[in-house]
Parts: sequence; structure tokens; C-alpha cells
Amino acid sequence: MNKRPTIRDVAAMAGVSVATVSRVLSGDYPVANATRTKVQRAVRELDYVVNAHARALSGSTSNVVALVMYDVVTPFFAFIASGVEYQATESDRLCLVCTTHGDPDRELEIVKLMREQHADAVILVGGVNMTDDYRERMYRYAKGLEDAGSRLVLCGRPSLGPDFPAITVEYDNSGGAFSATSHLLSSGHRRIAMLGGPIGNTTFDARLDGYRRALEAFRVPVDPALISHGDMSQETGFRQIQRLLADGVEFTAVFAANDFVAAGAMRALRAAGKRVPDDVSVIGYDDTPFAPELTPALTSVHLPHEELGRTAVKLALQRGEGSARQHVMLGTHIAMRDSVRPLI
Amino acid sequence: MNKRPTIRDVAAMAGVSVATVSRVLSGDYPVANATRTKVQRAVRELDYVVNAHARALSGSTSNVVALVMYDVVTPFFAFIASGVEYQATESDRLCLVCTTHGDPDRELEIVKLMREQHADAVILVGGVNMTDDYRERMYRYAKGLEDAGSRLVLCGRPSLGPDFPAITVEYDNSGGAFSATSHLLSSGHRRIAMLGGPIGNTTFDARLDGYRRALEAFRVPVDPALISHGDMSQETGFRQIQRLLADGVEFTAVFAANDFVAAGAMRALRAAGKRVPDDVSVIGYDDTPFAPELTPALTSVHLPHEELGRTAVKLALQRGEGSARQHVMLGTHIAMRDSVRPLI
DNA sequence: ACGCGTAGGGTAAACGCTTTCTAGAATCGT
DNA sequence: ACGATTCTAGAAAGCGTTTACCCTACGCGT
Repeated sequence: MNKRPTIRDVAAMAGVSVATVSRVLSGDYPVANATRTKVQRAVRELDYVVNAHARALSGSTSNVVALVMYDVVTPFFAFIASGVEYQATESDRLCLVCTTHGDPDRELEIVKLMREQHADAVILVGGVNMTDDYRERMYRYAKGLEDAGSRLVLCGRPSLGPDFPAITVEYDNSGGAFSATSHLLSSGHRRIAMLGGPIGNTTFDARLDGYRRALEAFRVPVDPALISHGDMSQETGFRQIQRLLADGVEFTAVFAANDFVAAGAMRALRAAGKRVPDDVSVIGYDDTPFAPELTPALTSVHLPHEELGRTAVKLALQRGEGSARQHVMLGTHIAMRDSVRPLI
Repeated sequence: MNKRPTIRDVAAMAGVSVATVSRVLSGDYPVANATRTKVQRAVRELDYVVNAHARALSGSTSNVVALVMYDVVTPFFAFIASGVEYQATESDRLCLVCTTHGDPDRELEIVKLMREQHADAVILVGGVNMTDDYRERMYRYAKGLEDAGSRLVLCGRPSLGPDFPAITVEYDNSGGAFSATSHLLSSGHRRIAMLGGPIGNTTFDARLDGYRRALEAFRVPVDPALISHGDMSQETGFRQIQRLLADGVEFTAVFAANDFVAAGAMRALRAAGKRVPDDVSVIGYDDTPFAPELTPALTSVHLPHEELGRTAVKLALQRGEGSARQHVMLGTHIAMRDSVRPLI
């Protein structure tokens, strides 16, 4: 096993100083053509690659973007991650991925690790419980990261105010829910069950808010019996429909907090002998890739997941005054399929 | 914006030398309790975090594991990534994620970047085209990474031989296909269409091989008309069924190269008025989370995705003689659901 | 011919940590 | 009580780059 060559070895072989090698490599400083060629030959000869840590230590930018999310497999996160990875690559950055599984301690640990790494940007993804504890925690993160020269980005979660030292990139969560509910309402549905969603979670709360606003706009009273809470899983959707049916709550349509909940709901409806969309219309949220594969193909609120991720990186990397606390909101649209039918 | 404190600042505040601070932080070397306390207080006071690059430069391990895959959203990759991330965290490593989208140039670029980063392990995930060019490329990667002190891991792709300086962690791809096909055969099916799959890709080839072996074991002739190629998408499954039907090829069962292909196939069958499983049985591969949500719930070959990822990291990080070229093969099993029915 | 701006390149000081080497102090065996 | 250990901690030499600073040589306007 050869020891890996350093810049000195390259300099020696090329017969120049290390400074010159460094200059050839970074390509900023003027270097004579003959010299450049000699250096490049030596680099190839020795199969030399720079030491990123030495460079980061000396230079002070690590060229790393960090992504912190709940998990890596839920399509919502996976697609945002995809956008982040894409844009990071585009911007010649590497992409560090960490998961919290909702554990604040782990999150704290990760932010500390990112300070150690001098990440150019730290992107926190997804809904949260907006408590005082959370705000305070974010404030500490922001301070720590700022001192380390990192940008903090809140992605797919609400801004903490214009004075908060972080970039926010969210999508119109409440607006999407408003559209979805309005779609059902204008199809004649009045008894619309709202399913899924951890109570207090900003994502679910926003979706619930859109649901409420749409009902109000149509002057339909909000019936608390139609609103259920739980996590965002298929099981939740399945059980919530079962309970609604068992309790004899009447409804002709279902607005699920996301596509998993919708899938579970459809399964429960089918099990109970209800046909979708003939007896009950169903609409989901997130427009997951499997939505079109369900039977019937699921109508869902489409989110700009990848663009969310890309924008987060783009804004974080853009230097200049005031660039450290921007706020962007992306739109959504409904992907119409076969799970919604007008009420006759 | 305060400048971030260094180890010297901590040393100064605690009234000790930097060496002592370093030792308190790494916790290996014996330090008097009183001293340790003083240092820890100073660390907390200053909100000090070490500089990972300085540490890596001096120490020489970066505590980073790199994951290189086709993309980040396909469940196959996402679940392996999940396992990798989990085990990396477990082992106090950070996880760098890169995607190639099948571009060899990008892959080369990434391996170079990982050499720069001194990643502890570089994990290459997923099937490939096993060409001479590929072997040669891998050999160059292995050499370069070995010099940089990194372990190379081939995950979910075949080993390059016991002498090749890389760890291999694969699953029994061909065996899974054998089981799936046997399941169909022992249910009485004889005309089984094999769908999807890029020709030459090790993953698809292995699945095809299992299909063939099962047919032979049941003394059923292999009919080339039943085997179609394409990518691993829903569209492929959809179109391949359409073509089979249009060509008047007879079949009573479908073995799809993965669950996406299976979903597309089921859609095409439904569109053609064929019922699944009454008229045609369908079996998928990968056991994606949406498999149980399809109608009917899809029977599929379950893969130990997460364990694949975890094992890759575990083996790569374990030091000692011979640990650099191990070969592990994990098993699969069939997740039985409702898309297969015995032929009467 | 002279001064000057600039291209080209070398020297050496950081960057922030780990670790070896060294040494004083405290403890122990006899 | 005294040499031999054992603790504890500091000094300083790297680790591999980048970059500020300095110097030479050359082209050019006047």
C-alpha cells in the first residue's frame, strides 16, 4: 500500500514549489503554461488528490451541505433529499444526510456535529411541534451555526419570523388543503372527513387550517366528529375509517393528511363494502409515486418536493447582504385522478 | 458574530495546556478529575466544538461513511440508505450521500471526492453492467481508495472475486427469483411471463437466472416470447403486458422484475379486462411499502434492504486482518398476499 | 535609459488539532 | 528514607493546504 502523495511530492516531481502546485490546482492565480503542464503531469503521474480536510482547515469552507430530516424512506423526505442532493452536486458541494426520527436530542447532537464540520448549510426538513422549547432550541442552533459560518435553512416548516437568522423555504401547505377541500366541496360534498395527522404538528395543523378555511368559505359548519388525529401512516387511515363507520358518523368524502393515510382509508372503505369513488370520494396529500397505482388512482395534492430541496440549497449558498434570512413559499396543485366523484 | 473559539481559548480559560484539553475531549488519556472539570466548564462556557477538519487532518480518520447510489427516491435504494445511515450513526459516523443516475463519469468523480475526504468507507450500491470496463474501473477505485485508507464496499451487486480488495454484501437475488417462480409453478402455472429489466444489468440478470432455474427444475421449457426487457418502471410493465396481449402470447402468470413493473402490469391487465388474480397471477420483487396497498395486494419477494445497508457499514468499519475482503450473502423470502391464485 | 506595472513563482506563516516526548510530583515498596 | 513507579500535564512537532508577502524579470511608455 503506497502512502498517498501530498502536494509536496507533486511539487518535487514537477520541480516547483508547493505554492505553485496549489495555484495550478485552484486555478485562480496566473501560472505560466509550461509550469501548469509540468504540474498537471506530476499530478496524473502520482494519482494525487488534495486532502479535503487540509483544504478546509486552511481555506475555511468545507463544501458540504447537511440535510437533517425525520427519515430517509418516506417519499416526502426522499424527494426533498433528492432536490437537495441535485442542487448540492450542481454547486460542487457534498451532501451529508442525517435522520432524527423525531428525537430532539438527536437533532441537537446533529447540529453540534455540523458545527464541527463547518457545513456551508444546514437544512432542517419537515413539520415540527411549534412549542416554546422548539423556538428556543432553534435560536440556539441558529447562533451556533452562525458562528461556525453555516447557513440555517428551515425547509417545509414555518418561518420563525423575519428577524430570525434563518432562511425559510416552505410550500403552501394550508393553501393546498384549501384547494383539496374546495375541490370536494364544489363537487357537492358536504360531509368531509379529515383524517390523520399528529396534533400540534405544523404540517398537519396547516392542512387542517386549509380544510377549515374551505369549509367556512362554502359556509359549511365544521363538525369536530369528522376530524381525527393520529400519525401519518396507513394504519392510522385504516383505523380512523373503521372508527368513523363504527360510530355511525356520516360522510361522503375523505380528505387524508397524506397519501399513506389515504391508502389505509381506501383499504378500510373497501373492507367495509364501500366503493371509492362511487360511495365515498377520497383525496390525499403529497402525490406520492404510488398514488396513480392505487385502485382507484388517487387524487392528491402535488407538492414541489424536489424544488423545495433545490431552492433550499440555492438560497443557502448565495452570498451577499440579507441573503441569510429570506423566506420563500412555493405553490401546490391538485393532481386529479379517479378517487373523487361529484355527489349527485 | 463572535469568532468561534478554538482549543487554545478553552485551554486559556481553563488555565491548562491545549494538550490537556485535547485529552479531556477525546477521553482516552488519564486526566485528574479537578482538571477535567475545569476544562469541561470552559468548554460549556465558550460553547466550544472541535474543528472536525483539524481533527481529521491531525488524527487521520474522518468518521465519514460515503454512500453512492443510482438515486435517492427509489425504495430499493432509499431503504438500503436507511440501513447505512442507521449503522453509521450507531458507529458515530456521518453519512455522505451521492447519486450517479447511472453515469460512470459522475461515479468516477465521486470516488475521487471520497478519496479527498478520506471517507472510512465507500459503499457502492445496486446492480451494474458487468463489463470489462466496469471491472477495470472498479480496480482503479479500489486501489485509489485503499491508498486513501478507505474501505470499498460493493452492496447489492456481485463480488468481483475473493482476491478483489473490496467487501461484498449482496442478497440472494437469483434465489429470490427462483422462489417466486417456484411459487407460481407449484400453484400450477406453466406459462409465466417475465417482465422488465435492463438487459445486461446484474440485478435483472440474476432474477432472470432464478426464473430460468425454477422452470428447469419443474421441467417447463423456457419460452423466449415470455421474456421482455426494458427499464424497471411502471411504464415498462404496462407496455410489456400490452405487447404480450397484442401479440397473442398466452400466459396465466406474471413475474415482474420489481414492484413498479408489477404495478404497471396490473394496470395494463385491468385495462384489458383481465382480473388479477382470477385470470392472471402477478408476483413482484423488492416488497416495496406500497405493495400491500395495491389492488389486489401484491405478493412480492421481500429483500433485507436495511440489513444490507447495516451490514455494509458494519463490515467496512471492522478492523483487523482479512476484514477488507469479506463476502456476505443475505437471504430473501416471499411476502404472500393476494395477487397469486392457484390455477385450477 | 529609466521607472513602473505586472506576470510568475518562491518562502513561510497560519489553520486547529493530536500525539510523542519529556519531566515534575505523588505514591509505593522495602 | 530513598530509588522506582505511576500520575499528570506541558512543549512542540507534525498533519497538508492556502495565502500573504516578497522578489525577479520583462515589457513598455516617455
